[in-house]
Amino acid sequence: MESKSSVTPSHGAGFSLAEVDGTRGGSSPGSSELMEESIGFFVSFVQVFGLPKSIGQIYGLLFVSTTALPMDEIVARLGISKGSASQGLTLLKGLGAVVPKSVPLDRREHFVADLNVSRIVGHFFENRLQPRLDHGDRRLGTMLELAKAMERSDKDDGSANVLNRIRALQKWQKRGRSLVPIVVRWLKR
Amino acid sequence: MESKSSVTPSHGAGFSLAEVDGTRGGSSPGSSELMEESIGFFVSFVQVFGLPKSIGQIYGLLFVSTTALPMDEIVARLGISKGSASQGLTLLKGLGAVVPKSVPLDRREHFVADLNVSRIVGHFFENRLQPRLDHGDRRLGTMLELAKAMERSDKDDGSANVLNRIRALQKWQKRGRSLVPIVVRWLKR
DNA sequence: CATTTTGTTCATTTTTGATTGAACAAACGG
DNA sequence: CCGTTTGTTCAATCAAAAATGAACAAAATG
Repeated sequence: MESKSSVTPSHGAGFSLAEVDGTRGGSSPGSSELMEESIGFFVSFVQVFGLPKSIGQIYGLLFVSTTALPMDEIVARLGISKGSASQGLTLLKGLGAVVPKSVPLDRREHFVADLNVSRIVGHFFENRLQPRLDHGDRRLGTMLELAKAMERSDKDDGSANVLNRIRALQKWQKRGRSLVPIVVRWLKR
Repeated sequence: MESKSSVTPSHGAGFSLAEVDGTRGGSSPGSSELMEESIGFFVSFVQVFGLPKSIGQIYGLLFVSTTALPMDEIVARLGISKGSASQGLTLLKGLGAVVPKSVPLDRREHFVADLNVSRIVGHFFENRLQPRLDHGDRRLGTMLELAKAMERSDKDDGSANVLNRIRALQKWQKRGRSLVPIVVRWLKR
């Protein structure tokens, strides 16, 4: 699936654009290979954390780029849509994984990869794991209440056993929760 | 003998526990409210680790069941298909998260939830994270070679900077890898 | 053995979530 | 102001993953 975009920008305005455009890369042959490896690496990486492929592609591209890239360049190189690029960059900006950098004679917003990969991991923990843990806590509370009620009304059917399971589960939950800050700290220096 | 005709939940789309439940004949599984909470809890839980919903449903059901349940009972209570149940149970057995238990006068295989939830987490680490880390290592090696080649051929375009990024990424990778056994150990007792 | 009961497999369908692209808005430059 | 460039939004589309259920196999029953 190739996009038919013409790669060469028609507005040949000065050195900075030329550099950006010529990045594959300084015409060096190994560069696009490197780019592909990088993209592959980060696609695989972000997918571990349940993020869409396009996020990995964008970050992977910026990671090996020697210059800051504007959105339309990213669109052209990756062959993804403007929409994907815009949304992806918004997310990555939000994570701090990608940083805007203004380029003198160019009005477009340019982006650079922030090397601190741990932000992506941090995002996973804060936005995916933590909320579930919180909701899980509440849910376990409810379960405990229900099980207690059952035990009272229904002495002989093993509900006491269920009650104990729930308590054990609460311990696990706690343990998991206490692990989060440890991991986060480990990843930050 | 169970009469299949009335029980068969062939009304397709969506899953509704309330509909299926209300069955309090014979074995007592616990209150349907508790069941729903448990299922919700575990569905949410397994989804963090990229496992399908049905896995969480099955485990959640067994977790609050006071008796071992055969597959057809699971199918009936959850309103899922035989296929899903079979595959789900196979996976859960594989994890050791669910354990078969023979019930005297019954030829069907019955199942009990193993309380050790960490098996599911362990599965995530071993099957999802570890392989990616391994492949990532190789990929980073390739990237480093490519970047070195670039640097040699192309002194002034910032490729040295890219080289350093890759090296930094390798450090991150190592750090992440070293974290895995720590977490696994933490979860096992 | 024939028959029933139990469980698995896998081609199809359904669902979910990502991607697209056209319509829109905002910022710019002249 | 007006056209142009740049970037966002969101309904429609598409693709990947999960669920379904019918066909099949294996084991038990009688």
